[in-house]
Amino acid sequence: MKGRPVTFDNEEVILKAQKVFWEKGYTATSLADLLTTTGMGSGSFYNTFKGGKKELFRKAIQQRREAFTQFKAELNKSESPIDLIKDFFRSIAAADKQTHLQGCLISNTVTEMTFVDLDLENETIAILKDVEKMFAAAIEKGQQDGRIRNQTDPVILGRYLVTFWNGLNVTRRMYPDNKILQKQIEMQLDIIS
Amino acid sequence: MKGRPVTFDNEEVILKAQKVFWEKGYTATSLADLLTTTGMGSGSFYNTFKGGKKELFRKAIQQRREAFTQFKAELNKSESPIDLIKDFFRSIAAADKQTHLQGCLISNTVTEMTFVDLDLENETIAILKDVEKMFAAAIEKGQQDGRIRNQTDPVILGRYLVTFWNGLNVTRRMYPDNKILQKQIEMQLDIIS
DNA sequence: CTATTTTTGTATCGATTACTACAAAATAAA
DNA sequence: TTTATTTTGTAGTAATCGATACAAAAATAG
Repeated sequence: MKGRPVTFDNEEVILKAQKVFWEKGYTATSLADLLTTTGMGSGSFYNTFKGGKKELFRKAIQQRREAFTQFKAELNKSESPIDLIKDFFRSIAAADKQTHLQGCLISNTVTEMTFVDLDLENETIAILKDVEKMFAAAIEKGQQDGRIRNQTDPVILGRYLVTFWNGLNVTRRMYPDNKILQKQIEMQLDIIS
Repeated sequence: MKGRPVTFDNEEVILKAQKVFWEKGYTATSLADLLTTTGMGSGSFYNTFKGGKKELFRKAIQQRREAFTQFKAELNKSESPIDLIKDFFRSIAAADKQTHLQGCLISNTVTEMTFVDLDLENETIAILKDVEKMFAAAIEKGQQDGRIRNQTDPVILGRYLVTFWNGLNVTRRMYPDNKILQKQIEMQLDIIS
């Protein structure tokens, strides 16, 4: 192929952009922010992301979604997916302050984008519903093989876990304190047992 | 007192501004948005709110806080504050779609303002902690007079309710559906019984 | 009435917003 | 080496951002 070779690694750029979006949200992140953190000039930027800021944000969201897809693949291989999910929640109590304050990129975006951008709102809501489905499936399996005594409808318990997830990402900002979070997480996971 | 009389009712202006901020958040709300919805010219605007956009936002937050303070006063008069709190949660399942999508102004602001504005972040976190305290106090009372069997530390259960509250305000956007929300709310309130 | 004080509307400020135009740079193919 | 193709960096675009300057308007006080 002809032409000057690219100097920027696309995935790396998206990852750097993702971090800024994650911290400040879509609107509060300026193009200048993105250019400085990625190291790109606006020439390369718009050559790479023809859809501009919004396209890059979508790519960042999708990249984040892949992390979730990977986790889901692990669950499918697991004997006891609900335990992996519980471990995931428990691992939050081992994160650092920065991570606590960032919360969840997807939850943040749902909250930010209602009444602002319908596309992004729907896109992120769809991801959360996917997460919810995954939770519900793991719970149903746990109920069937006797690992979970609670026989409440797995759909309800799945929604309980997404609600917990979204709420926890605010609680983490109130208390970026691993001891407090640990107690809280244990108490709420006890429901699913 | 001398001078041209004011034509704008201050509390009314703040209420109108509050609605826009509630929908779109702080950053995405432009001064033009505020001027059109309040009907003010920028002259009156900066004459009334010398701190500009941020001062008005703070006033909107404080006005919202007063609604909470009023509720807290009712709780203090009540024989069974925990039942009032449960009623409050249950009443969410009777709200309209617009209300569901708006979520909670305070939770929204915590999420939006981390890494953007430390003042506003701290201010709104303080409010949530106040709400949490109120929950915990009501739970403790309920445990003492036998209305609540669950003897888990009221501090933990109070945090459980704020976490629920914050999570529910995302779930409402995923499912602005009163039947779904009702089931979810009942299930989560059952913990406190 | 006149003088004083405050609010209001308008016109506008510099700064920042997201985004483009375009030529120089850097490669591969002919 | 020449030509074609693509990326890169820089300069600059119009539009919008939040915020001001200021005079006309509208009241009260004397």
